[in-house]
Amino acid sequence: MTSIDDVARRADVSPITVSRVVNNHPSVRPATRERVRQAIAELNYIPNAVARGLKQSRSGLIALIVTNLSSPFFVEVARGADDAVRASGRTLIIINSNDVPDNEASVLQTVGEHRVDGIILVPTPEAANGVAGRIPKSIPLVLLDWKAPGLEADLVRCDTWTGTYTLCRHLIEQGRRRIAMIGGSPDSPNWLERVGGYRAALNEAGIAASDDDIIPGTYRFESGIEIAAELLGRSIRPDAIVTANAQVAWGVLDRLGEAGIRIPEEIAVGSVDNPLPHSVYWSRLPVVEQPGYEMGKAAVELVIERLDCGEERPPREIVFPAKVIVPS
Amino acid sequence: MTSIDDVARRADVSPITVSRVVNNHPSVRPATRERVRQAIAELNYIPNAVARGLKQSRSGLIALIVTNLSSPFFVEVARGADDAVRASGRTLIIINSNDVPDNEASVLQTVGEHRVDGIILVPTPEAANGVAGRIPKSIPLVLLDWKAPGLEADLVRCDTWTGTYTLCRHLIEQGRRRIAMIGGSPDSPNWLERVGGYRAALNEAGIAASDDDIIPGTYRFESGIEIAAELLGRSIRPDAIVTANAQVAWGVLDRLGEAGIRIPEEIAVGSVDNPLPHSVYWSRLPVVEQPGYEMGKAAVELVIERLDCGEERPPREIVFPAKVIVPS
DNA sequence: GTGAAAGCGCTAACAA
DNA sequence: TTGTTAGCGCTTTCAC
Repeated sequence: MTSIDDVARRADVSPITVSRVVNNHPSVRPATRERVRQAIAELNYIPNAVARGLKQSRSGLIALIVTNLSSPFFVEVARGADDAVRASGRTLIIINSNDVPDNEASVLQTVGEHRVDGIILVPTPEAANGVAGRIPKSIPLVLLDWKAPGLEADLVRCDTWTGTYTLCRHLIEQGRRRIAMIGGSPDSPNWLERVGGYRAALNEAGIAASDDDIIPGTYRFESGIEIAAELLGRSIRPDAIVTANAQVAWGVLDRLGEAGIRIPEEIAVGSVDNPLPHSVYWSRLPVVEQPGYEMGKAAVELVIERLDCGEERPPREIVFPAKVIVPS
Repeated sequence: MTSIDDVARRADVSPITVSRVVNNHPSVRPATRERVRQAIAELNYIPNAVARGLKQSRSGLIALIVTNLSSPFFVEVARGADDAVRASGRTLIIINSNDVPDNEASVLQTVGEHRVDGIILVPTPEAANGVAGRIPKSIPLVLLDWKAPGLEADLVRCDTWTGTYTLCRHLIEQGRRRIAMIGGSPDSPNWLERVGGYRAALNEAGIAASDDDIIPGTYRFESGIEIAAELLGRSIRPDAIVTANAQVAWGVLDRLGEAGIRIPEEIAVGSVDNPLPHSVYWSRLPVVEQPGYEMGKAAVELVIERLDCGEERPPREIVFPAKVIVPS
């Protein structure tokens, strides 16, 4: 590998001058600069960011660790984060923990060891243990989506309580009475929040929310399939199903489709997260849409703020409102 | 930041002994090992992978650069690559070029400077210029999806010619006669390949493929919307639309839904790439599915092969067959 | 505007 | 089993 010294020799300058040229330092005489440029081109020199990073304790990399790349919500988050990171002249690297706590732990360890400039983490349910201690305290950490207990860090999340409440009200106004709420990880704050909105809407309408109609799951496609199958097997079927996220909605839609159920005539389906891209027109699904793009962007801004402003500041929490979209 | 020397002092050993403990080198007496472990825990020492990388010229990172995170195909690729990379003890970092050649160039520059251990690249249409030269020749590069002209590297792709051909035959057997083929980037090899399969199926059935019915685009959602609108505005509408990828299918479905077109009764829609997750039951869409997971995995295996076997080997091309799925 | 010296934190090679 | 020396490639500091 050709190094800065090779270039220096070739251009007949000192290594530091090459460094200045590479980093666009102004104080280099144009003629010298040109000579160095020439040498760089001739030798096909590619600066070594590892060495630079070691010296400067900066990598220019910000890591986004998500639990599930198949989630359209996290994809939107990634897009927002990517744009914001790029605007700051850094590079966003996305890593998938695939919702496996062990993966999460090892990924955190890795990005910590690599001294990335910042970390945005969508925590797994078991995140708390092993997060602190795996990354240097000097690296800004921003949590996204929900606050893992015991993790003191900035947080960006969305108020899905209100969203779910509004969605359920809509369904009730449409005449639905037996509404099932399904699919989130039991005891996870997000699931409880969404169930909370659901309960409030039902209570307000004088509908008794039966615990049988609140069925937790794993937030995954398969969970939607299984729970839908269970619901279809009941003697009294629900007339509406609200899913905790998009993947569960996919599973439900799949299972209902297979059973020949007409949506929404026989059973209406609503979802937190928009399971379909950009538009719901043809789907006839009311959805609670989280502003993923903006959330990703906000998370990056929090990271950069800590980077710039010397890290002393109490943790901040940014809560975005959800947007409820109903088919026209 | 606490360093290896701090730990060494604390455990009263030399830095190299700490290094051995950290790297699970066997030749450390258990008692010493324990003492070092203790010191590491007490000081909350996190090894510096930047320094290690500088010394060893290995980062343990493999980069996957995709053009579009919203594409379900690339998400599958990422999942396959991730599993394979993790199995090798390394970490996959995913970076989005967002189909912007400038981004692609700067991302390649960045991962090249950071000396990642391998690069899997989904090239943008304009990839050729600026790829070579931005990354050290010592870093294994594997192209995925299509072969950017002028880039000598291993390649993993899928035969969508046959897939599209079979899909179109299916539509013709269903009685479709005016089939539009839409949405791929003009002149891109993948688009031409898919158009080729389309033409072959029509020719074989004695249907004259009109150039008017072959409408290129941008592979994006908006493209699907625009082209669908154009097709709907014609005095003679097609009775089937085949899209070049999932995002275009989304756009088409959206536009047709908005216009109240019944699918497939009035217009059938088929797609290269499965626009829906895991299942097409409820969608009634025939699709050409590329084995993204396996392709991602294969790409990683090519990278690792080059890493292990000392890089001298002519470029290899792995072509996967597509799977055609028609609604039952 | 340019350079010399030193050191970022780690580990390979060799020595004990 | 453990330690010493040296150096990976770069940039900071200070001097000229």
